[in-house]
Amino acid sequence: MGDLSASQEDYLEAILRIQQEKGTVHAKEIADRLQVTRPSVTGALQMLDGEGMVHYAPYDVVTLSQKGIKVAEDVVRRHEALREFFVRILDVPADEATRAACAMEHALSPDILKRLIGFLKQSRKEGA
Amino acid sequence: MGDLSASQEDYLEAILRIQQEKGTVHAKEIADRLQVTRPSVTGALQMLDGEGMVHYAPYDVVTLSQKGIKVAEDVVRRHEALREFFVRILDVPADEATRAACAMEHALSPDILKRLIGFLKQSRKEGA
DNA sequence: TATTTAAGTTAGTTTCAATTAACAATCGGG
DNA sequence: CCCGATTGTTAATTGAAACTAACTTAAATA
Repeated sequence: MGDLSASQEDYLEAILRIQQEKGTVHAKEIADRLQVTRPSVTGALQMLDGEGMVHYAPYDVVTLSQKGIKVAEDVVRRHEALREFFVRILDVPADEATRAACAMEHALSPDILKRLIGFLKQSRKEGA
Repeated sequence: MGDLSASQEDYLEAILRIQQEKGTVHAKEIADRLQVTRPSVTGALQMLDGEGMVHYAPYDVVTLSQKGIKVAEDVVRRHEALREFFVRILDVPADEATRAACAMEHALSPDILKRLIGFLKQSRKEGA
């Protein structure tokens, strides 16, 4: 019941984004986004269901639990903060910033996230 | 022959730092730093020797190869850049900054590192 | 020097997260 | 409604990286 792995976070984040973009979430779409095979998705969903993060039933559509939504939204927050830092402060091209944020988001601690968000807010005012 | 894993990078970084601090590198010291068991270190050293990253012989002292030094120094550069960002820009306490840098250093791409270093240099002048 | 302690290694196991191959269910067009 | 294509699942394997238990080598000291 400790922290989730980077892989698990990736699944939850993907599910949330698909949910938002398409309304319903199918395993195939998850597999495409994360560039894994369909069996990998099945396995991940079964495990995440066991952890109470998603509602999974064979052949059915996937939904996030309340717990899962919390975690997924937190991952997205980390992702967006990093991405904004890369684009606005470091002047990284958009698509590369997204990739970099994906790579680093799992390692960003709550405290550093908080401070990074503060820094970004400040720098927005300064128009730097 | 692709990129190294986070774990492999950790070993190389630890070896470099021990080298610098103590002169010679013993497996026990690596185990203590990385908080892994001695057998884990033996396994890692054998693998890194196979990759041409370290010079390993049973019961002998460990040294980095030229390749290994390159990689280890690169990891350290990433670590230090992140650490400086956390401490100076985000005002994170020193020890927490070190921990956070350890967690994120493996995911920092060459381009982002380059830009981060540029940003830090700039901000040093500005005395921000 | 003999013996005990510390360090290093080997062998076997575990966990995680992916894979492939093969099978099952669902769905959409004829 | 049926059939083929797509999607989903199961089972078995792989590989990385850790672990424990047991053994070996080396170092230290009495």
